[in-house]
Amino acid sequence: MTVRQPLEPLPPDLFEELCPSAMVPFRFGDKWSALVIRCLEDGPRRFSELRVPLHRVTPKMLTQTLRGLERSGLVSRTAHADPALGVEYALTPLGRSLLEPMRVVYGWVAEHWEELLDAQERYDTPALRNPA
Amino acid sequence: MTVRQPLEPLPPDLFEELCPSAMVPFRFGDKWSALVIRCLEDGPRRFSELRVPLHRVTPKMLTQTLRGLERSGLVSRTAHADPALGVEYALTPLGRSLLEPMRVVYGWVAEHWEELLDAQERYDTPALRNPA
DNA sequence: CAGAATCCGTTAAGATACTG
DNA sequence: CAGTATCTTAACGGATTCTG
Repeated sequence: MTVRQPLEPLPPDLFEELCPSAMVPFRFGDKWSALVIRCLEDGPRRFSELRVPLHRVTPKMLTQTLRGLERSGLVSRTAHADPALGVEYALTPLGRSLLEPMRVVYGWVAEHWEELLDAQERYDTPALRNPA
Repeated sequence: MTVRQPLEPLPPDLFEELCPSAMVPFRFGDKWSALVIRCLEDGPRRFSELRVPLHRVTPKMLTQTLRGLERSGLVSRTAHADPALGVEYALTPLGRSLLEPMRVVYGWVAEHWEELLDAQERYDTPALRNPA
C-alpha cells in the first residue's frame, strides 16, 4: 500500500518557489484587469469605448486598472498628436501572450461554473447537507 | 487599409457574457486559494501540514481559505473517527480538474515574470521612461 | 473625451490570544 | 491538533464632483 510521505513532498520553501505564481492574484485578482484584457483582444480601444462593455465600471476604476496593466507592460497607452483621435489602449506583445492561458482558464470556468454554484448552494443550505 | 470597427466588436452585454469569468477573481483572486490547491496536488494534507509550506499564513486565513474551497466543491474535508488521525483536506475531482488550467497560467508566469518586473521598474523609474 | 480628486463603505488580511 | 474569537489595519471598489 502507498504510504503518504510525512512532509517531504512539500519543501519548506514552497512559498518562495511559488512566489511568481503569487503574482497572479497580485495582477489579475482584481475585478477588472482580466476583463479589460479580453476587451482589447480585437485591437486598440479608446477609454470611453472600454466603458461600454464594462458598463458598470467607474472612470476611476478603469483608469486604475489601465494604469496597472500599463505598469506591468501588458497594455500600451498612446495619446495621439491630434486630440480628436483620443487616447488608445492596446495589448502589448506580452499582454497578447496572456490571451491563450486566459482562454484555458475561462474554458474551465465555462465548463464547470454550474458545478461551482451547485456546490455553494449545497454548502449554504443546511437541509441539503444532512439529507434525511 | 483595415478600418477598425467603431463599437460593434464589443457587444454591450459583454459583461454579462463574461460573467462566469468574473468568478475567477471571485474564487482565485484571494491570496491563498491557488497556493493551497497546489499544496494538495500530491494528496490529502492535514491542517498543520498545510501551514508548513505556507508559513506566512495565519490559522485564521488558512481556515477561511479552506472553507471557501470546500464551499466551492474544490476541496473536501474529512474528520476521522479516530481524532489522532486528525482532519484531512483533499482535492475533489472538480478541484483536481483545475490543476491543468492552473499549470498553464503558472507556466506563463514562470516564463514572463522577469518581463513583468522589468516593466514595473521602468514604469516606476521616471529616469528610465525618458531616456536622454 | 479622458481623466483627476475626494470621500466613503465594504472586504481582505494579519496579529494576537484562547479553546475542545 | 485544529481550529475560534476579537481587534486593527490596509486595500478594494464605488459614487460624486470637477477639469483641461
